Amino acid sequence: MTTASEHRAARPHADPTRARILEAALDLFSERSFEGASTRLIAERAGVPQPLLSYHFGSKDELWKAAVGQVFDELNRAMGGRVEGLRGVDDLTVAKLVVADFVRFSAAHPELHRIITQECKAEGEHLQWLVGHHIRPLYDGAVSMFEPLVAAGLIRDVPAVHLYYLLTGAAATMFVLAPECRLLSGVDPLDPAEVERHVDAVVAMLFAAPGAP
Amino acid sequence: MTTASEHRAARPHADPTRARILEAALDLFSERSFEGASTRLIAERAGVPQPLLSYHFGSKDELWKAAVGQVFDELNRAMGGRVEGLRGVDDLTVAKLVVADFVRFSAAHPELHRIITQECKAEGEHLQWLVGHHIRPLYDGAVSMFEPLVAAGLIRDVPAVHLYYLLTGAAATMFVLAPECRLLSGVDPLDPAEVERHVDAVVAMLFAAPGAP
DNA sequence: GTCTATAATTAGATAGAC
DNA sequence: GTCTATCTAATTATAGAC
Repeated sequence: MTTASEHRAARPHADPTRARILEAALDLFSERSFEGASTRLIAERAGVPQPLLSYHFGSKDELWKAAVGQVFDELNRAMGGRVEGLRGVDDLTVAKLVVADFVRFSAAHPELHRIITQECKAEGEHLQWLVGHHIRPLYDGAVSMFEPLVAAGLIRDVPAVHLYYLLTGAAATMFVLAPECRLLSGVDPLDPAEVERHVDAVVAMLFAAPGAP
Repeated sequence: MTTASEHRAARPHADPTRARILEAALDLFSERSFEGASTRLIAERAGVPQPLLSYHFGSKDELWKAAVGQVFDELNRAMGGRVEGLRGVDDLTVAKLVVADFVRFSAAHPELHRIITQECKAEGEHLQWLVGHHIRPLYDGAVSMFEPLVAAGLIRDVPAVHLYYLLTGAAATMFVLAPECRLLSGVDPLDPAEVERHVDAVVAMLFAAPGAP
């Protein structure tokens, strides 16, 4: 996705109208789910007439894929950049920094996990498409990050699948449910200080040495 | 809710037709979200004509509240029963057993967290109603379970809000996203052996001693 | 590329027979 | 209590002027 020198459709930001529609679509799809976000509402928030969405994206489904693709592209850019800058560093330190960045990304872009939890809890085309196009490589990357650490006895002996869902759940839930969190506790989880507290908590829990009780 | 000797509306299981509708409604609301689950589809799955939902519950919104109330009632029954049977046991052991039971409940009833993540990620009437009627007491209970343990230095010094979302996210995400998990890893998270692996992982991570790296 | 007007479908809710 | 038939409103998508 978005490999720089492709044809126009893959570079949405070239057209400011397309970009405004995509931003509005991502906001509404993530907050209200696919069915809950009407194309009329998306068009209204983007400040364009509703038929313009069909013109630019063909259908509501294609608009959804384009909007979703955008967040995953951002995630890949953020995480890819981090790993690049860490050649030669030991595996455990790399993993801790990657996890910390993932928590920060989840706070900055809760739409990512909001969309995943909407579309991956039931079988269907959206699940197939998300896993095939975006989630699979992320999962494989996470597994190949965790497995050497477990093999070396550096973290607890927990199967990689469980570590993956422990990490994604623990990292993202507080930010996904930010409105609930504010109502329940008065704490705004998106406050930078709270984000860093959550980073510390997730890293400490995930990377406790095997010996701990 | 459902305090035994109330009038009929509070005891849905008395009427088998009502119960079948509620079961179908909970399944579909949790899988497809409020807007995504049409009353026609719910009626079809329950094997009744669509106008019967209006007759029994008045509106789609009231049906949603009745269906959601049912899962929370089950959770309260399950967790309440556990705490009752543990009088005199030390706080840390009680907390570990409660958390373990919560993970098991999340596996048996992923609908609970599916509905919470759908309705609590944006402000609105459903969020207000869920927090006011069902989530608030659970949150308060969790906080008053964690705070003495932190004060006594038995678990890491992490604010209770963060512990709450660490717990709920880590406990439930694998089961909420069970279809994704099967597709990604081939592992069925609802397999009893996998559930127990997840119980062990969550308890170990949450209750690591403060000294651990 | 952008807009107005509208077609075709589907939603939740109601009327009234049984 | 249960069902058939139907109303009104809202949905996505399209036609065609500018």
